[in-house]
Order: sequence, then C-alpha cells, then structure tokens
Amino acid sequence: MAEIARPAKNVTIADVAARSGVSPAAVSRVFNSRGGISVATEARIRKVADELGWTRSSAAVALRSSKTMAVGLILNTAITGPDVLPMPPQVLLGIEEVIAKRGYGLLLYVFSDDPEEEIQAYKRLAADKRVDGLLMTGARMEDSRFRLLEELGLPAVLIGPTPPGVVFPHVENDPPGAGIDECVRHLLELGHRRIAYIGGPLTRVQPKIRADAFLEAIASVRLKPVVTVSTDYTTDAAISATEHAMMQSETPTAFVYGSDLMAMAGMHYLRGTGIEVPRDISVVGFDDQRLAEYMNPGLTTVARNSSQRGANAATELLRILGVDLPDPGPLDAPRLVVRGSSGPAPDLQGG
Amino acid sequence: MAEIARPAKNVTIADVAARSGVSPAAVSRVFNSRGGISVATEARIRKVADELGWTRSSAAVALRSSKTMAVGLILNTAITGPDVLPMPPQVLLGIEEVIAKRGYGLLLYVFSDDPEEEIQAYKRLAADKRVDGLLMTGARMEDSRFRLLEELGLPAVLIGPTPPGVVFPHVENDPPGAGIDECVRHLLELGHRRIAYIGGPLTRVQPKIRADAFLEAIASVRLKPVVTVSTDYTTDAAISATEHAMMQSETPTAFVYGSDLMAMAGMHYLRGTGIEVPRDISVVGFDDQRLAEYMNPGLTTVARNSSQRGANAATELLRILGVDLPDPGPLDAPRLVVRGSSGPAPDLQGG
DNA sequence: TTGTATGCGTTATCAG
DNA sequence: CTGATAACGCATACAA
Repeated sequence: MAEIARPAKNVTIADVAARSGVSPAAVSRVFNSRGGISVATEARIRKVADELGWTRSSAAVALRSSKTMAVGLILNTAITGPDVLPMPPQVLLGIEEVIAKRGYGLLLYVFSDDPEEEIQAYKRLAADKRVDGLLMTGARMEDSRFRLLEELGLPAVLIGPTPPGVVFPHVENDPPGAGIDECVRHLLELGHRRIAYIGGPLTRVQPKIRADAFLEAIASVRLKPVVTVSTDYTTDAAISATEHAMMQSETPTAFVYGSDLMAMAGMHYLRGTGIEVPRDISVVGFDDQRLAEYMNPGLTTVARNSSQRGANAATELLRILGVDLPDPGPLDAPRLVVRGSSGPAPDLQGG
Repeated sequence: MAEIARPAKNVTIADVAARSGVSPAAVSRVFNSRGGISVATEARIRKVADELGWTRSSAAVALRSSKTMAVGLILNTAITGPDVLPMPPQVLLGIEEVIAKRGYGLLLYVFSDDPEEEIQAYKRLAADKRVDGLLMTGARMEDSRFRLLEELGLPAVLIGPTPPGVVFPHVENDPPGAGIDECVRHLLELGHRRIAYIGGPLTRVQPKIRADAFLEAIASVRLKPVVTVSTDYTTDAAISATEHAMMQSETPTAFVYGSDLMAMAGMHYLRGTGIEVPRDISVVGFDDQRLAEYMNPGLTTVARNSSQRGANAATELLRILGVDLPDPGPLDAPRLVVRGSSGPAPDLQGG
C-alpha cells in the first residue's frame, strides 16, 4: 500500500514545542545550545524534533538573526578563460569540507572582470545578504574590492597574496613567491643558463610576485632572463608567448610557466615544432595539477597543498565570522616535484 | 577626510517607501514586476531604491514566499575520488551562467556515498529549505534518492541517465550510450579486433549504459571484447584494471576508457611498461577534458558539450521551479575527436 | 492605481 | 529552568 502523502503543513518549531509540551523558546534554546534547559526536557525535545524531522528553517533563522550560515566563493573566469576553473578543484573541495562541517553552505559566484560590473556585483552581494562572508581569489595590483568590502562591512578572505600595501585577511605561502626559486635553482643545477618565464598578467598580484621572484632568482646568480612574458593565464596565451620566445635570437633552453595548464600547452606547442622535451628544452610548471603526472614526459612542477589552501581560507573566514575554530597555522611550503620534463641543458649534454 | 561610517541601520523596503512617498506594498509590487503601479511612481521608486542601494533581503523573501532563489548542486566525491571534480568544470560554469542570470544562487554540496548518511543528508536538505531545487549527478542502478526526493517534494534534475524504469527529470544524450559506438567503429576501422573496455562501476547508471553500449557495438560485428573491467572512476583503479587487462593471454590492441582521466592514467601506465601508444596499443577516452589535446600523443576521445549539459540541466530545473524559460531542446550529439592516441592495429601494420 | 494589515518561523528579551 | 511576546523584512489579500 502506498502511503498517502499528506498536505504536509510545514512542521515548525511550534509543532515540536507543542508535541514536547514546552514553549517554542525552549526548543530554540536547545538547538542553539544556549543551555538553561533540564537534561530531561532537552532529551524529550530532541526526540520529538527527530521524529517530526524538524530542522530550523534557514530563512527564518537568517531573517531573525541576520546570519545566513553561508559563505560565497567568487570565481573569476577572466583569469583562466571561460572553460577552466580558476583554481585547482582541491581548493574548492577543501573549502567545502571545512564549511559543511560547521553547518555553513557554500554559494558559488562566477564573475567576469568588468570593472564597472564588478563593483555593482559586490554591492549587491552585500545588500542581498545571502552570505555572511566571502572567499575571493585573483587579486589585482590595483584592486578596489578590498576597500569596498570593508566599507560594505562584508567579511572576506582572499586566497592568494594581497596587493602591496593592502592589509586584508588572506591565505598565502610565506614568502608569496615561494616555489619559483626552487624551479630556477633546479634548472640552474641542470646547467640551464637561458631560461624563459611565461606567466600571468602583471596586473594581478600573484603573477606579478611570481615574475618578480623569477627575476630575482635569476639575478642572484648574475644571469639575465632570455624573456619574460606576462600574458593571460589561458593556454592560447601560453602558446603564443612560447612561440614568441622561440623567435628570439637567443632561444631559451628552459621554460618556467606560471601554471601547469600553461606549461602543458607550451610543451604541446614545442612538440609541434619538432622540439623534444627535455632533450632540447626543459619545461617546468606550477601547482601540480592532477594530470601533470600523466603527461609525457611527466611535468616537473611546484606542488602546493591545494586542499589545505582551501581549508585554511575557509577556516580563517569562519573564525572572522565568530566560529570557534583553532588557528590553522601556516601553509605547507611548496615543493618541487621533479619529473621527466626537465633535464640537463642541451649545450652541456651534447658537448 | 575619511567619512564616518554610520551605524548603518539596515535599509529596508519601508525606507524606500517612505523616501518615495508610497507604501511598502507599492515598492514590493515594482520589484516583483506585478504591475499596477503608474510609470511615474515606478520610476521614482526605482530611483530611490537605487540611491539607497536597496535590494530585497533574501532572507525575508525566502521566509515570506518560501522561495530561496537558490538551487543546490550535489557533487559526489565517491565517483572520482576526493581530489577530482566529479564533472567537467564546464558543466558547473554552464549551470552558473543560467542560474545567475535569473537571480538564483548556486549552493554547492559535496557528499560521499555512505548510503545511510545520504538519505539523512537529503532529508536535511529538504527540511533546511536552503534551496528550491537540486541538481544531481551519478545515479546508481539502485537509487532510492529519486523516490525520496519525490516524497520530500524537493524538485530536482539529474545530470545523466536515470536508472531503468525510473521516470525523473534529467538531461542526457539520446541514446544515453551515444559516443561509445563511434569509438568502437573508429577502432574497428583501424583494424582493431581485440578491444578492451575499462569503465566505471556497473552499480552506476552511466557506466553501466556505457559498458552495455560497448558490448553491443562489439557484438554487432560478431566480436568479443577481450576484457571489460568495471571499477572505480579513479586513476588508480584505471591503472590496475589496465594492468590486469595486459595479463590476459590475449592482450588487447586497443583500450576504450570510461573517462579521459582514466585514459590518461592508463596511457601513462602502458608507457611505463614500454608500450608505445598508438604503435602498440591505441587508447580512446571519453568527455574531452581540456587537457586531452595536450597529452602526448593527443588523446582520441568523445567530446560532449559540457557547458550545454550544465546549462540545460539548470534550465530544466528552473522551468520546474516556474521560471518562464524556453525548452532548451536536445543536447548536441557527442562527437569523436580523433587525435594521436589511436592508430592502426599493430597486426595489420607490421604485416 | 495605491494603502493597510497580517503572518512567514525563528530568536532574544523579559518575566515568572 | 521555562514561557509569553516582540521583532526581523517582506509579499499578499483585501480595502479604498
């Protein structure tokens, strides 16, 4: 026999209260662990709530206490193009794990980079009051969002380094350029002297810091970079930058890319021109995408603990929101993962 | 001079009404496009609202009209492991684009596959009322969620095929096995006769349908598969399945994988055992991950319009929720993208 | 075309 | 330890 679905008048806190023989206030107290309820009645209340399948209506809670129990994650498609997630998926999953465990929801926002639109979007975000706080990425060197958010009173944590001079809650390795120097050292040890760097646009903080770290590492051994190109984070941009680099009078023997995706695209391009990696040219990426290992040759890259980045950022935000959570501490240092795409510089090898 | 931040008493509909010289109801009418307001006053109201930066409080709207203007997307990490998104990112971005344009938010939920936990999770999802509807993936052959959701009265759309006999709103190619037969035909044309299939677990609908489609395609030319392995969607599983297949007395000359990620891992494993792709063995993937093109050799795969899948699913859900949207129509047919990983069968080639 | 009154489900304040 | 009551900000039925 199929059960008849009842009209299902919403079960509310009042129903739980009535069936437990207490007042709604008592029920509320129990479910907000505010104490002041005898153990016996608390047990009874919980039992009834469970039977009735009652959960607090998030809308009512949000209205009454102006806490939505949700945080927003802002994805910026301008960074990597419209068909790539602008962050490793582990970051996202790391965020979700922390968030969900505390009863928070994760609201996804996808923004492009239109400066005029953006400011409106953030204002609406604050006015809508759908989220208690924000997780953001992809800071620009000139970035009005930080002041705006402060003015709006919307708590936020940046995943990545802040622009110079800007003080804002964020999660990043210390120093923020960590990893790039290991790449360069690795290539130097392999005998490379003509190293090219192809990274993201210098208008963004992360790429700018990486480019600077590269230049510094090169300068510290009294070398000069063959080329440094700053461009989009897209694969197309990586390819044309690589092409451009190969047209210099002194062509590089090694490429350092600002992301694995760029490195993979670059390797693909080089292969297409008859160049063999790493025999002719070495390639190093950044971030250790899941697939870097499966490339042929495997991609040498800088691995960061992405899930930790996400988790720490989420923890930081929740702490700001008043959730009692321990300080997550510093991020693991990035580490170089050497695979097949980097090898001895050709001029040493061939004699 | 820095401006003094005022205590910022929340600006509400009443403020807008007062400043416009109308009643709150009038303002409400305007912002719900319910008409019955003169053009002049509407303009005035909008102007004032804009000046005050007022937006409806989503919490209040949700409470009053029991519409949260948000949909949930359920990601199941059991499918691909904890560090891989269980869907191409384009699906997600396709969803977001449709959703956001209609003023809806996208709430992300990450579930594992614990059967007992799952049912509780969905019940809580319904009770919490944080979302008006759900987008779900990864249907199992025996899947209680569909009936459960119906009982709970929570609208949902499945991305992917429904279990046999289950009628539920979903978005999938017609036929759901489309693409696999093209793979097989392609390999047959290249002279392959010993083809292995390595896909996801048969307890899930999508992998089951693909495995069946493979068997059918093979049978239709009076061949038998060398092996078909059904396993996790993880790379580790793909590798050990490949290893297992290569230990058969008759080793395959071609592998069809249930996903690009599996194919990439499989290729990597084969390469490690000294096998050259496609000279010795051909490899075909499924779904045309962004990086398939950059593999070496490039991965032959079945491309689907992922962003369209996401967009259609979202559109379907919004239509169910009463949003006035045109029927998105059928999905583009999957198409085989031939790259370097598939080539002539070795027994024909070598003579 | 516009205004008034009511309640959505919860939490916080104040009594008891 | 527990209960009554008043908001939270909005949309809707009903009046005007």
